Amino acid sequence: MAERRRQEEIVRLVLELSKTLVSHYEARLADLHLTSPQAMLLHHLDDPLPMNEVAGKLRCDPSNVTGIVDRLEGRGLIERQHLTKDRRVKHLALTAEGRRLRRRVETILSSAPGLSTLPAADQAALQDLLERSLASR
Amino acid sequence: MAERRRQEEIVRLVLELSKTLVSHYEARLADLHLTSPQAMLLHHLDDPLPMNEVAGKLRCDPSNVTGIVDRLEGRGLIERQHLTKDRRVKHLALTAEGRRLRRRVETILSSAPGLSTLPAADQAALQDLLERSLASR
DNA sequence: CCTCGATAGTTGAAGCTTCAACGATAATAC
DNA sequence: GTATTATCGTTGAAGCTTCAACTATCGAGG
Repeated sequence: MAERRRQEEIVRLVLELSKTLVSHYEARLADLHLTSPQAMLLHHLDDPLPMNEVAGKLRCDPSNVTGIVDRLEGRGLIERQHLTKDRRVKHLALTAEGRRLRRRVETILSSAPGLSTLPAADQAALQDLLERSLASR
Repeated sequence: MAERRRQEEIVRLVLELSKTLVSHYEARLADLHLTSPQAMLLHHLDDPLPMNEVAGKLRCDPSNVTGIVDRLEGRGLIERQHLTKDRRVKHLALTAEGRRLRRRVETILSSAPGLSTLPAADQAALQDLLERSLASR
């Protein structure tokens, strides 16, 4: 059936587009000496958050957050803090330096690549289709 | 401007959908003790190909192919061969065992996840929009 | 209290990814 | 023909990712 053929092609396109987008961001983030996972972590750190929840926002394994945080903390951009009674949970908070860098990260992350040549109506349609594809999962 | 807001959201959706799709495939590929990059390599190996070109199809650095090939070759699924005069280039070819496994890989890769609930017309629209997003770089 | 089960974060192993540097080979230039 | 340049695949370093196993802490039942 041709439907299956088309679905495979859509999958291929999504994976390729995703790779392209990440490459684009990484090129700009390299100026800040940040990788894209590090940037995404800073992005979600407007307010202090348990590492727990950061893993949720990043949609990755909690053990993964440990390493990313180690490197960012090593550069003095974030801090592990105990903000609650529960001594198991560690909150992540930006340092002054981290807040400064995060502002530049936000600028880069909001610089949508390529897509801008797509007419507004098409962008709306694309967003809708992507949302429904994700929802049906 | 609201356009930028929408573009950011589209980027987020593409990245998330991509993650979801890969997870789906990896769950099924685990039965074959294959990772998704290994499966993609087998997928492209219908006919013998220079490692060079495999890296191209996988859209990754050539140095990356070395490791993936090492593991697949270690399992006797593929072989490095010298098929041309040029002694620098190594071709990758499936073994009998590799051909057998590749057939099962193809089945898994063609099992499009989730998307099937999307009406045919929407799938066509999605494909078109993705192609144009990619074309505009 | 105290034990039992759940939860938060960490560690180590295996694999993927990119980059820079390298050795071997090939193609070009002189 | 030899020197320069380019190409192919590999290696090592750094970072990301997941999983399984672990420690520490918490919460509830006894």
